[in-house]
Amino acid sequence: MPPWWCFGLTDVYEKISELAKRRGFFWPSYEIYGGVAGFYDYGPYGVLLKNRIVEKWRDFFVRRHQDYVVEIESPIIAPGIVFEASGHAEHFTDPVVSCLKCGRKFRADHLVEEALGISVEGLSLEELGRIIRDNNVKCPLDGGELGDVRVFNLLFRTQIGPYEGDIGYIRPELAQGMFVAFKRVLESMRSRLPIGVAQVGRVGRNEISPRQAMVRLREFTIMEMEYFIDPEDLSGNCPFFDEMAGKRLRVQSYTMKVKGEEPQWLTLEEAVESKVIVDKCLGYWMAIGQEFVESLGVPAEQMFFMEKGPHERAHYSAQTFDQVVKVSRWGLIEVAGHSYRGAYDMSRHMAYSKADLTVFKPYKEPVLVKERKVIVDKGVVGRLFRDKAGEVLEALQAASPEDIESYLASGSPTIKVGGFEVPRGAVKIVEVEEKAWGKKVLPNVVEPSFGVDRVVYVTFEYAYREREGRVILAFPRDIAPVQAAVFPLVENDENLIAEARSLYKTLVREGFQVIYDDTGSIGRRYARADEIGVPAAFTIDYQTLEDKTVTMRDRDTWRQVRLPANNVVEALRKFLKGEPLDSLGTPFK
RNA sequence: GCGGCGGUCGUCUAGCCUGGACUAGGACGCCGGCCUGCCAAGCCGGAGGUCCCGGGUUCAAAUCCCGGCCGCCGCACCA
Repeated sequence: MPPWWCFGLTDVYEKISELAKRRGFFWPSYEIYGGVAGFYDYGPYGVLLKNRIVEKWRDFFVRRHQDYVVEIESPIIAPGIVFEASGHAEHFTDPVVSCLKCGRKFRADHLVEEALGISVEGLSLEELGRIIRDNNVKCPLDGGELGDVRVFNLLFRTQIGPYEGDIGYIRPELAQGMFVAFKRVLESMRSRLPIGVAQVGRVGRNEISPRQAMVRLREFTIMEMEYFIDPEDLSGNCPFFDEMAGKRLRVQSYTMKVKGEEPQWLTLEEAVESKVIVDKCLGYWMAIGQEFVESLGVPAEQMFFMEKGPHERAHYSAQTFDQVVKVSRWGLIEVAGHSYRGAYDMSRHMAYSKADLTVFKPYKEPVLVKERKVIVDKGVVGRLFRDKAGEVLEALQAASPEDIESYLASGSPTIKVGGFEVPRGAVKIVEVEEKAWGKKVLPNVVEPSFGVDRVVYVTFEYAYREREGRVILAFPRDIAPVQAAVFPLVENDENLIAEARSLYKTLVREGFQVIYDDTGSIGRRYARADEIGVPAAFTIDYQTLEDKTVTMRDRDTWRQVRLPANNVVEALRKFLKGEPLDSLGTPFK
């Protein structure tokens, strides 16, 4: 007979959502008001799990690379200009029309351009709508009537302060926070490249129709790093590359995808050498990304890196890989995006903010640079042009030394520049020799970006086990939301209870997350603990009262050892780091 | 946003087609008590339900009709 919780549940996904709700991991938000699609709550154990996963990500991406990678935190709301600079405002306001017959949505501008062969750049929604009506543009698939042209915007919009003109947006990604703060971070970290700037935080995307539970949300958490590198020193940018060079990755390039080929196993080194991955750093962080997800209990064979094609990539990206994991319900889901963003964002923010976001790169030896300079006799220009003198000087500075030199060479009495005629005697060209100590470069950016909620979901699904009609969440020990359970063998013996409470308190004081439970039979309590994935259970029995030893049970094997109560703290610490149960005590039963 | 299917204690469900005896039943879980010397044992007692929401039809609606919300699947969308 199947266990009770199997009745009516058709697949793993349903069992998982039922378990997640029942035991307090996660569930849809605002349930008592009927729910709102695209929002999820984390419950007590869900928060613990999520926090441990985030902490592990920090360990892999930040702590282990602390001489190069730092973490910051920036606001969720940004003024409009930030997303104008980033290109998001533009890309998020596509004009869209729906077919009234089949309901399919189309980019209104693309449709008109295709159907009528005219450019519609810069036209308003009303104008686009009129063109569609006047020219009788129909649905390209079934010829159906088209509705009104509407703006389609995935940015959550709000206003900052009381004035309607001050538009703010909820960030749809974390990256802009790092770009905008780059100058400060760089300065506080001694102005050297490479530097990684990481962040964990909430973002919002106003999805059209979110579905797939926690896999597609309107508000979610991202763990992301922008790794800023010197565009001219590609080999020196990844000082830790060699440590991972032999790491085997499963990669499917876009050409392979188009041909329908399976992803192939490559070492990191091979992938970079063969240019399947265009950049060393991009590849390095992909390898770290794979190790990270493996450490959450997802086998390497169940994931791969899928390159996105030119038209599938975001507007900022030169190469992007989706790190995808196989799940029961939806096939492959993207847990991370690994993008080579080049200097796109940095140059945009430089243009919009007028701030200098370049990094000064010192040479090993100063270099002698010969340069031709335009020298202007400002006294002559000033007397001649009076109040226009400023404009004239500006125009002369803007002109290239070569242009001016050609005027001088032509023998012309004046130099025409910016609508002015400057006498040749006021200008001369000199060649100067200067020592250059370095140069300014605009950093390129490599970005590994993880969706926390998807990672949590994947971790949860891969931890799900059934054994003898019972459910076990076999989380890797170091991310288990609750680390240990303490039980008295029976629930009606005060001596056992006192001993158990005392051990429980010791573990809590030592910083562990522990549950104490003295209701029901011991078997029922083990089962309850297994169901929330507690890796170790300590039981106080009658022998404890005689010799101060306790039993320690392993969630995954259900085997037990006996060890002195004094050693429990140390044993638990070792166990959570991965030491086998047998090394921690003597076999029991 | 379009189409299909669905929504009943914490969870999984029975009931819906064929409206009335449904004061919405069960199982598991939960709480209290008894029992229990290691894997969801047993006994006794208890709490727990806006039958997704709103409107309509009817003497009478969990049940029929309409609209909405939410979920799943397919299409579209996912910079």
